[in-house]
Amino acid sequence: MSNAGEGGNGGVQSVDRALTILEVLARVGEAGVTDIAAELGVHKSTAFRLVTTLESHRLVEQTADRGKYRLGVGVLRLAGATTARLDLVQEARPVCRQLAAGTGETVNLAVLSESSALYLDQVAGSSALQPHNWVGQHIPLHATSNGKVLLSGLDDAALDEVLGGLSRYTAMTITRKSQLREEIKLVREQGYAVAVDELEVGLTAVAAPIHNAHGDVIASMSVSGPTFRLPAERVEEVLPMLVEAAVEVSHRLGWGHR
Amino acid sequence: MSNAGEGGNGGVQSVDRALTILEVLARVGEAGVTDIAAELGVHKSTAFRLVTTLESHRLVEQTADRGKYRLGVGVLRLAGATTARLDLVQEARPVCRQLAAGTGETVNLAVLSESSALYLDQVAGSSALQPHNWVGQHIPLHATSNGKVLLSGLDDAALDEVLGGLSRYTAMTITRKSQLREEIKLVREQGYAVAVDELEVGLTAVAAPIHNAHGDVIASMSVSGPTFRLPAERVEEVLPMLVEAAVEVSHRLGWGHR
DNA sequence: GGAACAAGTTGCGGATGACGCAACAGGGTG
DNA sequence: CACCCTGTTGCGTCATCCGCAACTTGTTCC
Repeated sequence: MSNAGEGGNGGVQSVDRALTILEVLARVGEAGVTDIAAELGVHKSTAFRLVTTLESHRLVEQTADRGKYRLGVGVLRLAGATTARLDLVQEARPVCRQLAAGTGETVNLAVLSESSALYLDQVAGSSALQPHNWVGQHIPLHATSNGKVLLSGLDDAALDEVLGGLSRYTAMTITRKSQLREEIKLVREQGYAVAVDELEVGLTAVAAPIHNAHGDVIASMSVSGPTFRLPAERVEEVLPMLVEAAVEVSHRLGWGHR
Repeated sequence: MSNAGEGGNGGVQSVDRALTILEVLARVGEAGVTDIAAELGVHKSTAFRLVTTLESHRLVEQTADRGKYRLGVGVLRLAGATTARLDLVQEARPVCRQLAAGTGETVNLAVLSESSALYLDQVAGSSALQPHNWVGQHIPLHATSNGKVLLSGLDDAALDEVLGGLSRYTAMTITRKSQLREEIKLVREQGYAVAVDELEVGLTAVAAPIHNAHGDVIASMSVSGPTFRLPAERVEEVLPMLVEAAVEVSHRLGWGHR
């Protein structure tokens, strides 16, 4: 036993610790051996050896000799291989690109991951206003169009499990569970979701579901931009293009082929 | 004995093995426990436990219950955190974007990694012809403009170490070491590199170095496109824009601020 | 239909390999 | 110069991980 106890880790202790180091670095950006050791609750030397092993695979690198550690390029190599293999990203990319060109706005692709939305890919619109790159970021589910679409793919039991406290971000954020359930029901019926100023004032986004061969909602595709460029009438124009694009990707993934 | 021997691994055996699994999966895309065990030269159960630990951190996922394993979304999460922290990508992105808009061709950002060029970022040009996404890929150093620029930042000793056999890709590929040294010398003098049909017939690229605060060449920025769109006279037009962009990024990274 | 096979998964005991300790090596700062 | 803070390394012990072998489950082939 011994290691079987603590919250949700796997089998091999040292590997688990090493991977936790990666997560810590992802969270804090940079950390020294001592900080890491404290975070893991192990001895400095232990942390050092783990970090060294990670370093030999280029997953972390030290900023200077005897310096702190941060995530390394090896992570990017792996990520390149991951997206190359994830048929979702593979199939969706050309469609996203075309949609971005057609609308002039930014297109994002997101999946459900650990009670939040994980952005897998992003294609910038033609506009000069370049938004933050969200790829790899966790985003709240209840305050984004992508999040609402992803939630709409869950059944009620799963919904309960995923929804914790609904944080307020703006005056428009939906914070009552009952209201959110209504909204999700609406999303299911319409086949798309809209979020205006709910995560950030001045940010508007619309999203539509992507289905796999079994019909499950496996991802969400969104078009987003500043609210002044996406007023209600513009949203009306964008929606059909978005929904069509999402359907196209779903088809490529085998949806509707019986 | 045992672990100290084999090529270039770090200290902690089980972690080293686990990370090797990630690399194997990056290479082959999908693999079962048995395949992985064979690749590492360990017992099935060992491989299984390592994979399970990786899975608990979402770095790998199984395609189906009792199915094969592949890289998971956790890798993308880490990658998101990595690029967010790598000030190179951060600083270079807007410049790349502007350069892509100005030239209409694809802009890439590459660094040296383990005897090859690693592409960190890519901004597509306006043209419909969308090239392959190279992000996260390894590219030979001697047959690309980016590679030549990166080589130009090394001293002779490091050059010797990095250069193995010079594979031929096309009739234009430089395969003699002496010729490559001449070329690299030229790149140093000119401050940029050109590669026409050297990696692939019909592919032209030009690249310029990005320096850090110490003046080292830490990355390379390139403009590339089909040779028919980038004949010699067009390359002449593009070059100043490229060099200026590379200098701009270098400045942002502290180069030339004393 | 069931037998043989091959995949992933799990319990167990033994020895190997990872851990904590403590000492070392540099760099700042007072 | 002494102190304190880093990251780094040798060593002995004991916990941990590994290999074995048995189990489970799904597929193939009579």
